[in-house]
Amino acid sequence: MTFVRPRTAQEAVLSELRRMLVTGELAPGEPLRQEALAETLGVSRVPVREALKVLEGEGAVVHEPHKGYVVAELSVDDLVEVYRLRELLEAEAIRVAVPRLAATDLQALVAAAADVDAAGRSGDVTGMTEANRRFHFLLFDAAGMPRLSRTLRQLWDATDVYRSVYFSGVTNRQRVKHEHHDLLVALRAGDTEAAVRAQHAHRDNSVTAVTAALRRA
Amino acid sequence: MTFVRPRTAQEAVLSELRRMLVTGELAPGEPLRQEALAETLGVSRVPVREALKVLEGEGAVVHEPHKGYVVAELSVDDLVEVYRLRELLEAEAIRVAVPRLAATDLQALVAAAADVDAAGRSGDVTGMTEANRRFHFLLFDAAGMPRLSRTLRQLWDATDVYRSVYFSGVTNRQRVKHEHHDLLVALRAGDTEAAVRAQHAHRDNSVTAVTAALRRA
DNA sequence: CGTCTGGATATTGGATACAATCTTGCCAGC
DNA sequence: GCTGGCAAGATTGTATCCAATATCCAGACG
Repeated sequence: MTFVRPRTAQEAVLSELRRMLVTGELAPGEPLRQEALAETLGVSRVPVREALKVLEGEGAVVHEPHKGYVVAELSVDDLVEVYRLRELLEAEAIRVAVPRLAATDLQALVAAAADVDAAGRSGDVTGMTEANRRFHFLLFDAAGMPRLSRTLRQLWDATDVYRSVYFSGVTNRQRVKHEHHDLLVALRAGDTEAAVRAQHAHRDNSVTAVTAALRRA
Repeated sequence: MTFVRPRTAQEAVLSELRRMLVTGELAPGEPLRQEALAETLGVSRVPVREALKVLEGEGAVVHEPHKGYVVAELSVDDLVEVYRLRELLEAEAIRVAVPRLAATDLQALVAAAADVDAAGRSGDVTGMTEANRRFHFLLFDAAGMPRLSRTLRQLWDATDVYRSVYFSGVTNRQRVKHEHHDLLVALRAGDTEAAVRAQHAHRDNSVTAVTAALRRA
């Protein structure tokens, strides 16, 4: 049982706010009233504020003194920028990670990819984004570069809101499955550059789909 | 006069804490007692805690629930990693920025480089690190990629503590002057790749010196 | 003699109360 | 009718107070 209740209220608030952001329960541009959030979550304003400070640091919300916090709005330019930075940093992570991949890492990757599929088949969008993230960061973390992982997490966080949109489409789900498979094949073969290319293609399809969704909105 | 008093106490606390971290007044590994900081700065613990949350997000301090905040300790591995990420991201920033540089940008860059020299001659280490940072980010910001600038700032923040060490050496100060000059020449000529190379050499010398200092400590 | 348990103390986490700032809408003056 | 300012309400920012948790040390027990 790895079922640890958060040791502090701020941690609980933080993960709940993250969930609400990812699911769109809190929509971009929406002002965040501290008192209301506190009451909803059954805590006082203090832990809410500290959680919001963390989210501000991640760029998920923006803060104006004496005016309050607002859910960040991502422009198309922002999105393109985030994906360009991901391109640079993920290539580095994969190049370092692939030669270091152990058999257990590969097993974990295969399992995570299977989880993505399973969640996809049952239409569980949240579970799918979670498993997808786990899959990719298993690979990135294998590079053994904590600062890089951390930076990549920030970039992923910034676009998490739109990732769920992506996964809700059936054709996208099919494509993701194949792309993960391609990546796994490259990893198993120890072919670093093929892995980099696979990740690039995967990300490219994602940015195209999400950009389209964003323009419609 | 761009001398704006912070609109909130947390902002004041944050910048003061940053200063204390950069100057080494708060040394790596040192525990940060909230009550003591609050009293020193003449505020209550609440704004101190929110400022610490921001610094935690930047990796400047680490936090353990119910144990408190501690000034982050940077290992040699960390340092190497930070510089590798800077290499990737700064190259991107420069490649995008150089073709977009306006005459006014160049003027500002020249002025900032002069500020670095001036501070160096008067032995003002703090002023030198400040001007140096201004110089480099004038260039990076010119890329018009806010997310990239933001990420680079985080990476610079992480090693700020050690940058002062670097600037306190006379030979390093001389070298920095020449390297800034080289970079400016490349920028004026609009030679993007030369600028990337100059920045690379500049950063390389810095990491070597700081790593040496870190190993001694 | 070492280890574990229980309680005293210090420090952090959270709740409540108060102050400062912003927003909204109304009214006077032009 | 429009503009500017003023007052009331709402919301955030800060201080203070209380609760929860960790640390440390003394003493009991094996």
